[in-house]
Amino acid sequence: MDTPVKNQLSPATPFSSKFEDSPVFNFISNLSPIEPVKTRLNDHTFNSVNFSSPPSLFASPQISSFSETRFAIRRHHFSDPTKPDSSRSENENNTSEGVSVAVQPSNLRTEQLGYISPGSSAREVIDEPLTDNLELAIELPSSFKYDSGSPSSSVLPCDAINTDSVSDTTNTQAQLVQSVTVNSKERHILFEREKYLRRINRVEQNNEAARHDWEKKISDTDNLFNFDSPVTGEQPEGPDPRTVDTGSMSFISDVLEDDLNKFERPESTDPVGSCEHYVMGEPCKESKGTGDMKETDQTPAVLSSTLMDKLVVNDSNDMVDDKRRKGIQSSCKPRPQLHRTIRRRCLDFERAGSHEKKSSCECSGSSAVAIQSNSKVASVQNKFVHSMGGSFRSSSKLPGVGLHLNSLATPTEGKVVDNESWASESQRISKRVSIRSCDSLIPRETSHDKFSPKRSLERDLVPYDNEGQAIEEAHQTSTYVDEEFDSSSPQNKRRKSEHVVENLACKRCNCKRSKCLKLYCECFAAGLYCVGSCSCIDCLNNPIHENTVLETRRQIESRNPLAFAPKVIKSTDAVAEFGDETNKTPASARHKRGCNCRKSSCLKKYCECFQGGVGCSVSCRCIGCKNTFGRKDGECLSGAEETEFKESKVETLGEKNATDVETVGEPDLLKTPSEIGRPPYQQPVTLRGKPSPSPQLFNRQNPEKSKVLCGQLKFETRFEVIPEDEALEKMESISQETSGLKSGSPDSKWVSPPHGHGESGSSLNCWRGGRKLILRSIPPFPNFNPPSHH
DNA sequence: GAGTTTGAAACT
DNA sequence: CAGTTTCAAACTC
Repeated sequence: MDTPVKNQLSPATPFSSKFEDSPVFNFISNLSPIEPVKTRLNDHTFNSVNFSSPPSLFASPQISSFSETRFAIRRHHFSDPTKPDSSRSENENNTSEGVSVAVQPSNLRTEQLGYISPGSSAREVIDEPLTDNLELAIELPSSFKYDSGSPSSSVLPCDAINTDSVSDTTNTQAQLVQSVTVNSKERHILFEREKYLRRINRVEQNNEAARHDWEKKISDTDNLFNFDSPVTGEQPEGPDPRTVDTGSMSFISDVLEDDLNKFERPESTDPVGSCEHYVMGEPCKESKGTGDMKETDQTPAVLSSTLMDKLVVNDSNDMVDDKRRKGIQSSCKPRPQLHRTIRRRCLDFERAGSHEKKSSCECSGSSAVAIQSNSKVASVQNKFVHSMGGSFRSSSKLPGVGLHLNSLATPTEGKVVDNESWASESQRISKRVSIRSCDSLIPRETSHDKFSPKRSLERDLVPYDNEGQAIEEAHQTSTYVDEEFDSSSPQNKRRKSEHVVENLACKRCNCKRSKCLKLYCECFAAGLYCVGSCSCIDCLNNPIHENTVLETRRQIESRNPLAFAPKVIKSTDAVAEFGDETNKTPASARHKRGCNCRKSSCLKKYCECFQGGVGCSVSCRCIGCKNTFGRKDGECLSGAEETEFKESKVETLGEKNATDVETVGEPDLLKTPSEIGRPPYQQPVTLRGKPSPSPQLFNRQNPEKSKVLCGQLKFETRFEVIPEDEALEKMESISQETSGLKSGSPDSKWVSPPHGHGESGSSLNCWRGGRKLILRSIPPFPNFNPPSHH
């Protein structure tokens, strides 16, 4: 799984063969930067690769941060191949962004090739096409054989060719025109040139400054590749790749520096400024020692930025936000190199942002946040990694299992994150990802295992039944944001997913006294690092204080293993195991612990159930519940309240459903607990806002509430929701891990029924049984599929 | 933007 | 476990 292409492609594969068919020559002949984009269609090779790995939701903590970091980097590279998709899609969709489009592909390629590709970036547009072609190198390790084991080397030759002699290119063109057989000669020529470049590069190695700097990076990179990276095979095939790479890198770095010097002078203007939001957290990481990742990431950014400078006119430069510098940034002292790096990143980000969508992202924030995900979350990881490298690039994409990213969502913008939308949609995610996305979530792969944001994320990831659902949900989540778009078109779906990502990325806190190390802090609670956009004070929830964060998380989880678990649990089961009505009770989604509202009537976002877009349940201890997503059973309403509740439902549902609501939905609601027998969960609303396909399985009011939810999902944010079975699994594992803490743990609120009265014997037993039993007592909620509507 | 309200989280 | 305090988001003006 981890070694997708490596094994598939024989190192012995003739270099020539690769390029024979490759569009490289075509590219050279055409010298058109745009052309490569077309060829890019082949880039999907990695898309099919399944990166998912067993999710140890509550696995033991302490995975080495370094390894994760590297892993992240690896992912970054690895995921890159998918970028072409997005870029391509962007091209398809966003013709207006022509220039940026041209540039982006190169970036993507660069990333794919790994870090080396910076050289390509230095080369400007012309190189990109080559890079694209070389992109095949990823798929074709053989190419690296000639590259001396370094992707960069592959890039270099291209540069050399383009740079050194245009005439050669012309000749190549002619040859291509003549016949295919000539290709071998050309390849040979290329190879020779490549060698030549290497020599030059080695000479360049004498440049200590550049060399030293890049060497570190390279060494890190090498380590990364060696470390379990699928890409590994691609690289080291060649002799002493490192040496060569180093030289290449130094050479490239020099070139880049020159270019940057030329173009970055006006840094005070846009590029830099715009970058800042993205860069925010990065410096910190470096200072902190997570430099591996940072530096590695930066490379692509560098390339992209360089290209940006040259080719792209920055259009989104007004994003400078001082707040972003807050916290992490403040502590970081940008070194020249670093600064440059940052700038590059910014540029890269800007590029992504600008051409992806000039989102006027309010997100003042920047970056650095971190969620860490594990293997299972591979796709997410990739995305995150990408974001690290330069923002949430829509480019990042991994096919795959749709996952549900719970904790990432912002309360205000949609709690539910559809990972699948990320995975499948992310491929299509386009430029619309606003800079805002960088605000927050950027998954850092650094490590914290169990307590790490990564884990949180991982935990929160839940597979979706199908992409369509995911998309739909994603759409629902972001509908209010995205209403301008027509949901029908693919492009729009893409945009939807973008919004989802956006939403995910936008957690911000405003903590003043908790130092963002308590669950009060939304960022922390979501397993994220605070970012520059946060308004927190004395924030310790950042990579710099990683240890503190981890320790705190550990403590919190020791008290409450589910503290960082999704707050809303969704049931994916379509059929109830048991025949009793209790089990039939719809519980498509519910708050894991229930709310305790007293004054808000569960009609405001103070109520976590309401905020999460789910109805209240037996778990809730709320008073006067009027949750329009579904009141908890047994909630007695006064006449006025009843009327009010009906009205609210009617309003939500609209006129067409009003009648049904009153006639069908109300009866149970009006019953007292004793009358109803207090079904465990009554949450009638499905996450997807779809009515139950089979009325029998549901409470009478369910369908209506589902409709209500449908209506409200567009406007209300939801908590992360995960399939019930998934949640059950998690909880079971937790329970096992933390056996003995049941009574005393904060979970007790969740575990034990808040209301002792009216519990049925079966449910009571369930409650006594602990989490596992409790969950079982929750009747699985039918899986709402679109067809049900039809 | 400041102040208030609210309920979760944390503490005792 | 219950009561209280702390806290920050949500809300109101």
